[in-house]
Amino acid sequence: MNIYQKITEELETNPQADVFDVAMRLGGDDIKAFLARKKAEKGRARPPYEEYALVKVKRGVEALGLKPQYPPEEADADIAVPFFEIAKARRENPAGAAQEGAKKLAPLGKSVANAGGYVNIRLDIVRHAHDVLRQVGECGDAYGASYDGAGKTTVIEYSAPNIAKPMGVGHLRSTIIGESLKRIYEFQGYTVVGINHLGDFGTQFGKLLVAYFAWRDEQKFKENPVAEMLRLYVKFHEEAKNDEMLQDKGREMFRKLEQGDPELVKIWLEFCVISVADFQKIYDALGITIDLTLGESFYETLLEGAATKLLDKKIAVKNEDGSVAVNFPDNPPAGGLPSFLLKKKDGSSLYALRDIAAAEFRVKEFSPARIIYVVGSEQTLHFRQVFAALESLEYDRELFHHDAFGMVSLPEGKMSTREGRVIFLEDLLAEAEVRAKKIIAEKNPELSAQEQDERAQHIGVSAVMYNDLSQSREKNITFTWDKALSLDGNSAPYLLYGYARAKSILEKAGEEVDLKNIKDIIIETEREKKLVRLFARFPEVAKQACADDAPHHIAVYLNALVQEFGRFYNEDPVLKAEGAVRVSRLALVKATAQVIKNGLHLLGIKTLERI
RNA sequence: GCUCCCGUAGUUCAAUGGAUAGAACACUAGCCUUCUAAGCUGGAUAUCGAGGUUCGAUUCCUCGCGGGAGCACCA
Repeated sequence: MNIYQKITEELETNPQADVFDVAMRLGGDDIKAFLARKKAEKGRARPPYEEYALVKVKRGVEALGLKPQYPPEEADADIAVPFFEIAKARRENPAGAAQEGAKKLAPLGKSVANAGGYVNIRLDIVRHAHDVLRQVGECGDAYGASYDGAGKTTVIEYSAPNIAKPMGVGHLRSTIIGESLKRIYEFQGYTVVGINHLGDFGTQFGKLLVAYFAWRDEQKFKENPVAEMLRLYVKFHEEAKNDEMLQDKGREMFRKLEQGDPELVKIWLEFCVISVADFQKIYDALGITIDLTLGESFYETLLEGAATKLLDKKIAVKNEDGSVAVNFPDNPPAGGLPSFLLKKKDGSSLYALRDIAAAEFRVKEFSPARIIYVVGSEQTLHFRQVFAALESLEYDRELFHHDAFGMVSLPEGKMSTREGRVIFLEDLLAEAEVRAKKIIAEKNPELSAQEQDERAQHIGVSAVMYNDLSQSREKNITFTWDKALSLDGNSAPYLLYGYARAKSILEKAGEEVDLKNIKDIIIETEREKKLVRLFARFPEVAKQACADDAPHHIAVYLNALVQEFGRFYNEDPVLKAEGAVRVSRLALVKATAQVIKNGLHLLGIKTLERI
């Protein structure tokens, strides 16, 4: 049962209660239950980051006051150390400095060669393979994870679709980037609170209510409420073009809703119940589990206090017309920011005030080390203003991060629900499934129709998610079907295929390899060596993805890993090999599967045993 | 007008200030009696322009040019 249903139920048994008090109490119960659940969760066994094989070597380099980096493939080495800066300071040539540095670095690797101003450290590949495979075996699903964030909490606000509108592909970005970030932070040991900041409040609901009373079709509303709400939303904005009074009516309607008018509250809650159930279908399809659904309306009871505090501290001022604004000084840090409104002249709230109250609430409730807002880049100014206001309230500015992402537009222009120029997520996922199914029917005709459908659904959804997560956040995306639904090349199916291929080999091997305990490892070929090096880098990639809030680091890494694995299984036969070579190769296959699984998990994508 | 983001092969994307700027798509020539051909191998093409900082710039700074977004009672 979602929170709006619970509120509705409570109001039915107790009509005198204030809806926002009820919401705060029930939401608070959800938070308590969530925190209790978190506390009871057992942490998976994972090594401290410092104990990963490759990290140890890097730390050894750093201990000498040097900066390790990765060498290019041609160098055939594990760690590179540049000596240009040192050479400059000492006024010697880089090659000479490197020559000298190589002596100091020698104990770290089996061989230390230098190339110009670099020293390349090459580890004993067999020992290295032993270490890495053992760690993959010991840690399993936690390989690559760390305890770096232990004891720290990160709040991530994401998804945040708007009630009464179908979810569009714009919200898809927030949803899957947010979900991935949540997993990436958890992987580093953080306690993560994922919040769905539903767009369930504000003037738009006044407008929708006006449209609802004026033009609703009771029959259609019963049959397909989501479609009918959308029609009313569009209708309102069409009518408003010719009727200026309509906007004012909408504002007035919202003012009454915010004051808790029981009749309006009842209808509004119905909208929320319907929409949330609709969103849930998409979350289920995407495999997304947001911890808490706390919409904008949840913070209503806190707005007066927040506004009063801002006024008392002279951060905000009340204008002559009754509206309340925050003005920034000309000098830094907030210097030059345009002022913004907290309240309209009729006294009703605006979203900036709700965001400020929400931030204060989250700080108080979760004591986070960081609050991340996964919201489109068009709201950058809004967040700069909100964060600046919070800083004036003496919150640490470093607490707040807006992880902006680029807009999704269509070839014919910006998406607009009002103009009917929009791709709905439901349609996107349906089309993805159709396209995946077509390929499955070709490749796996032996599967039953049901199995084909299940796989198509999973592959389609994964492809859509991966397409988004594999590029950096900030760039705008022009939506085209072919691009969004790419099923080959650098795509989810490619990675899923690699995983399934690995599992298939393991299954046919007929023997279990224990990664923790392989006596005799043989690493001879180029591909084998590269796989070991790739496994070793995964923990750092995961850490970097967290440091940069950048899921695409994981995607880029996985693509490279699966490419290398593809070369490997084409060139180096596993099952036909014998003795120690066979065991070693099986171990590499097993480790590959594990690392792909762990990486895909961070992207929110589940592996398939077969594809 | 002001502010922010983005400009990399024909296209879509990568590249903690480091070594010959990497992938994928498309195009093209090969590889299935050998572990799943949604695969593998080979082949051409790119840093918007001008300065600056640096041993070294796709990356940092300045100025242009081009594209996108935002700038008070929507969110």
